[in-house]
Amino acid sequence: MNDIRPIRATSGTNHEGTSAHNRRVIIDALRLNGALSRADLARATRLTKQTVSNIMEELENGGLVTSRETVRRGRGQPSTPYGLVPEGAFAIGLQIDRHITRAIAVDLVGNVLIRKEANLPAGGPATGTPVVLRLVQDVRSELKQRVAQAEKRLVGLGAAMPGPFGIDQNDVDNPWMMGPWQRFPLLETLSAGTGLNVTLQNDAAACATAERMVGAAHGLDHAVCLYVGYGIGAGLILGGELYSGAHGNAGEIGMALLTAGGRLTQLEHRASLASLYDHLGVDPMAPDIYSLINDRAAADDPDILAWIERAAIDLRWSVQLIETIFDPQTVILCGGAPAALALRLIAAMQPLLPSNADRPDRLLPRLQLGMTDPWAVARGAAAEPIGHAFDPRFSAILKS
Amino acid sequence: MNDIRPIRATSGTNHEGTSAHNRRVIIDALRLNGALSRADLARATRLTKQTVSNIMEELENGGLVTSRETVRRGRGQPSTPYGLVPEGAFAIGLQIDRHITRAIAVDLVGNVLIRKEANLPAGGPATGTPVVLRLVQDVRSELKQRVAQAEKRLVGLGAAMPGPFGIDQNDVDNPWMMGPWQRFPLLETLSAGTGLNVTLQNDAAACATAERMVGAAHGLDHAVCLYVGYGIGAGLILGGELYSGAHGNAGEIGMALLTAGGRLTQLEHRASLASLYDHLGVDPMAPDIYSLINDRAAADDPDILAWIERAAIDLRWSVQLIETIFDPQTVILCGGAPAALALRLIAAMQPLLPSNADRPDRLLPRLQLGMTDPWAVARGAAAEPIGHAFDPRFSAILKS
DNA sequence: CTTTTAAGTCAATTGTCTTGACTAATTTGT
DNA sequence: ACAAATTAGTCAAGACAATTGACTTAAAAG
Repeated sequence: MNDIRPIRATSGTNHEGTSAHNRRVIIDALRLNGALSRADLARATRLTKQTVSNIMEELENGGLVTSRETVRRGRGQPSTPYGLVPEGAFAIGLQIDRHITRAIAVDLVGNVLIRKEANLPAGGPATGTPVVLRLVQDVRSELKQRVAQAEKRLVGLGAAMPGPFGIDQNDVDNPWMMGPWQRFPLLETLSAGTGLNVTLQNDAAACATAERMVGAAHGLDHAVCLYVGYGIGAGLILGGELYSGAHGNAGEIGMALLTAGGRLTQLEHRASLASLYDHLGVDPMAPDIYSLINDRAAADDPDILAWIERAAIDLRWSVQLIETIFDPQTVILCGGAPAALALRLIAAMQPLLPSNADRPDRLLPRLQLGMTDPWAVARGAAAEPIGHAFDPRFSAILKS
Repeated sequence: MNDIRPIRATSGTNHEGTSAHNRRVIIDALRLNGALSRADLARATRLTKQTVSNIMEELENGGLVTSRETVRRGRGQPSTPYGLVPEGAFAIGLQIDRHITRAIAVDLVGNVLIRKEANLPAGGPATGTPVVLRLVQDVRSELKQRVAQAEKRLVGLGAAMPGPFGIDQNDVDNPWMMGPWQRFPLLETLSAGTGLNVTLQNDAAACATAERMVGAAHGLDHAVCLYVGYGIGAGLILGGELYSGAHGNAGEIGMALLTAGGRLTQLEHRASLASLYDHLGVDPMAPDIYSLINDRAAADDPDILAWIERAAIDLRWSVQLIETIFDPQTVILCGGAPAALALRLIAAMQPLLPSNADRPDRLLPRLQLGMTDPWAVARGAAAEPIGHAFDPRFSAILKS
């Protein structure tokens, strides 16, 4: 008898894989470039005019694209651009944070149609899941009511929450963590409770997805989003795809150790909204905390400025680290930090530390401001199922 | 007139892309699993028996695989395994380091057939390239002489040298850098000088490629190789592929900053062979430096132990950082450090710092010893062209 | 008003994988 | 000993999706 070792191999592909890939490539090109003619698409994708024509006809019949007005571009027959139909697909995005949960509905091009939020009661998933499920259901009903076709074209539910996942933390009392939620089989629960395709990622990754779809990372293949929220994390866009690591915990930079005051500390303890709340002595549960911080930052409150000064030191270090390790095209500061605060943080971080990112051929700034929107995470979470349905990526080519 | 903006799009694919992908998938499966029967391959790749049979026939005619002895595995017709023919492809690997250059010839399964090295004269590329080209030519001639078919089946030349690339460094006197070489158009020069397909990567990346092909990262999709050589770097295997960043400088962890003795220093200045040579006051140019260090380490020389104690602190931090940021399946310590030294380093690094890698479901050790072979970088460099020719990856599917 | 250029279609062809029926070789069970 | 079951592998026809080359349409340039 021989050993029955498992055989490791990549999946092969076939006509369907080819076809699916080409369809995604076209949709992706339209999303990235706006409306394009068939001839443009043929050139850009290196497919033949005929192939593109066939695919476009199918997509048009399927209601995913429509023709726009013809444009004359010099000699030759005028071209007919085709653009994505926003109502071609919908997705629901869900953010679960420490004290609050938010759900939104978006369409194929990333428009936010519905936003709803609810406070999360203490007690973790046991008391929280009903709230979350009800919120999702509310968004879904309203979407159905608003757009007749929406339910049929709902491609999934994207959920985001702070990581890390799957780690045994004995942190019951650690306010920096969301242990009970992280240990809870959220994906399965949401999937069973809604019947939708559910994806789960951490909040920094979701934010990066949002930046890539409609923000500062649009069209970039190598970008890192430094997410400053209640915690701090990095959303990684590497080689054109979101990178999550072996267990979904890549980018948890908040747990990186730096020396401060002579001892090793987690970055998260120095540069995060949690540390700011702590510094200010305000209650993170306060309902209007976002605008409160924004106003105080806008008024250059000295307590806030002091925190910014200190946090900027560590964030400057983080940016240098990210540039050194990932070699991205740009670093984007984004997340749940209010705009006034984020702007001041970026200003205080200048000048950045020298790094490999100081290239003579730079096109983009080393550090940019991204979305500073409490809804950014939910938007990114919603983008995931749509991206998954339409992004051309390696895994999409393989045989099902 | 309309604007002529460039259109961004992924390339589409066609029948040839499909076919090329399936061929690569099969070769990759054989490389990963050893000899497999057609039926095994069909199951593993999810292709049909017929498709696999057709491809195998072609590969056999092309001299890339041969049948082995039939094996009986219980009921049914015995299966005929097919294995890769080592002589199916060859590649040359080239390492350019501070004081030395090494070239090797490898075959399809990674056997090293020829090794040659030469001292690099001072003076950078101007005096160095002739030496390098002659070395490559020597290896190539000997390979041709040794294996008749080799020249026809030579898939390329993989070169590796310390990074970073494309950075303007005013470091003429900085012994940690190889500025002149890094600014030199090495790829073009080698390509013109040999007529081969040339790839260039940094030494840590090459080492990671070697580990993936024939070492501790074999079969892993998420692994980081901590390369301790004259400098220190990280070779990143992310999502099954080597990750190089936007400009080929990803993983240059040696430039990460840490606080030591109250001020920020580059990791490279504390944990690298350069720092060891400095600590010991030995000349890095000494021809037998490798065995010298190995012997002193093996004899537990107190000076070396002192350096190990100090370097282990920073390396422990690096491993925690890598685990936090990349979430890999394992971290591999590899590179030009002699075995006796590497083993003691790993021992001194225990216990590792707590991190997200402390998972209840771990299968692999957090930190492993990889290749400690002065030839590892050249091996990895040589693996690149072969991998490029036969690895199934996204880019390989797209239309040429 | 003819020529050139470009967009886009039509119909036939090609390349590659799939399907279903088949042969071959072995073990298991009676 | 022999039939049934099981697995490896082949054959030939078919299906699918992209390609090819000739064609139509529509505009600008000379």
